[in-house]
Amino acid sequence: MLSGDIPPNQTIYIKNLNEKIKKDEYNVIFCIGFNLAELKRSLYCLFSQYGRILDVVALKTPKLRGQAWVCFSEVPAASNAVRQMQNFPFYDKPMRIQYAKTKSDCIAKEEGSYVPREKKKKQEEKAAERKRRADEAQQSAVPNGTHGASNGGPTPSFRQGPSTQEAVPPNNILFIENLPHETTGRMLEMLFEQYPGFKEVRLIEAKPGIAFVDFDDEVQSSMAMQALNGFKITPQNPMIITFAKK
DNA sequence: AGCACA
Repeated sequence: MLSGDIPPNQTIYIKNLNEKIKKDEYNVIFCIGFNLAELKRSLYCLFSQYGRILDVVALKTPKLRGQAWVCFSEVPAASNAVRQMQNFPFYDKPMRIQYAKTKSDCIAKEEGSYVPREKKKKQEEKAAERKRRADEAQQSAVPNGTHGASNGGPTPSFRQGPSTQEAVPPNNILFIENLPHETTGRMLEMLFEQYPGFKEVRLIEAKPGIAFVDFDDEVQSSMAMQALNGFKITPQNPMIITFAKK
């Protein structure tokens, strides 16, 4: 499977994130590289379509930059995110997504099993782990190359049991909900046309409160989604933006 | 490539 042999986890581990973004290449909302908070916000927006997010962790230390953890309240949400967003071009670099190797503190806290760690202990654990792995590697000379012949391609879509929500893969078309019924096409145009790749807004006459917005491609649509998700046309109407179903 | 929780 794509995530190697790491067992499912509520938290996904993302690497290959773009570490250097020139600020003026993107809308101000998307400035990362210098602003960790913005990176976290973008990841939060991008992944919240898969489920409730408890925390997003990203650090800028030399060892940890370019990586992030997104903690979901449910494992199936994480599974969908790992599958659907695998290699998604985020700031021009394909995200590499796996399950996190360990339980996030925020999850442990929710479960009540959180114990504050000591720095020393952590180092020891790491050393021990490394040694264990080295031993394993020596003992089990892997039989032959063809093990799990999966790379890149879409995984055979096994449905994830009682997943609370459908996983919607990226799409150049956005689906907008929770609009005030007074919303006009022009209003939505003014909001969305500021983002590159914008094509058109389609209001559904028969169903007030929803709309579709077309972009040239899914990268551009996702940028607009990140920026405008939750945007309030009225205080009671935070826009809910998801990728349209194909 | 790199698995943390300031």
